[in-house]
Amino acid sequence: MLINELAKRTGVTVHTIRFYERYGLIRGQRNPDVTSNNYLHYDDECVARLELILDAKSAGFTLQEIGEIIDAWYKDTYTKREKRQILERKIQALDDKIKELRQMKKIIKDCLEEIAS
Amino acid sequence: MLINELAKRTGVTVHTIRFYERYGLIRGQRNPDVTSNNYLHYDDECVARLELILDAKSAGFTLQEIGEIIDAWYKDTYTKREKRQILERKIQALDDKIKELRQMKKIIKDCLEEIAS
DNA sequence: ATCAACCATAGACTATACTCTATGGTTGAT
DNA sequence: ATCAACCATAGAGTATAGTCTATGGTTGAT
Repeated sequence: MLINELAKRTGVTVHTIRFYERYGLIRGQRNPDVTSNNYLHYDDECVARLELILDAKSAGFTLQEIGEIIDAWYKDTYTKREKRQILERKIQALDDKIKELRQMKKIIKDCLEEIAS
Repeated sequence: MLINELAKRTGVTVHTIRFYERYGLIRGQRNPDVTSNNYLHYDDECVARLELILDAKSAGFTLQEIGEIIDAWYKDTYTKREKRQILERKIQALDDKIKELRQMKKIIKDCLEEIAS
């Protein structure tokens, strides 16, 4: 598919997809048989990557961190051991963040109780 | 206390405190009896506000959102009802975020399982 | 052939949240 | 009196993550 279809499928704008591509999070392929244009083609893996990026961003990861997750996911130069280590660290980061969110929730709840009294 | 002590007590730099003050999140007071300088003085409420800002930032709130929380907390022009409403919305936002974090955790866990197999 | 709708690159612009520099005045210990 | 260590404002600079504009080429339906 071309970039416009990828954008429509994922809800990410064409501009932002290009930005992610420059950043190294996804990569389109040129068809070497076609010389009349230099259009980039995207496959289902690109869709999956963009969906992962969206989820990871919602979870508060930076693009840098998302890049690390994507590398652990797709990059074959990592050993299984290395991949596991990277991803387990990300899970730890998520657990820490959940803890912080719960703490903040408690702070606000305490304030609510103070208001009620 | 002066800004330097506030910085030391909270771990927030003098520069960042001034930035937050310009942003409207905290406010120092000038002593009208002293005319030789224009030093700003900060009290314990400022310490509490900065600690709240740190916690809220860790939870992923923007400064804009933190301003809303602080207003609900300290601003007396809001009714109890209004304060409650604002803070309950923030708790809802935290719950939503926790859900997103758990979802991301599941995604990474699934990936880890795939690697293991 | 033409024209809307697409494709590409390059680079300028924006918002958020700092972070730092420049400049100049004040305080307090020696 | 002097000098390090503070205080203030103003404004420039940085990093992250987009977002938009300019420019020019391609495709496909009419």
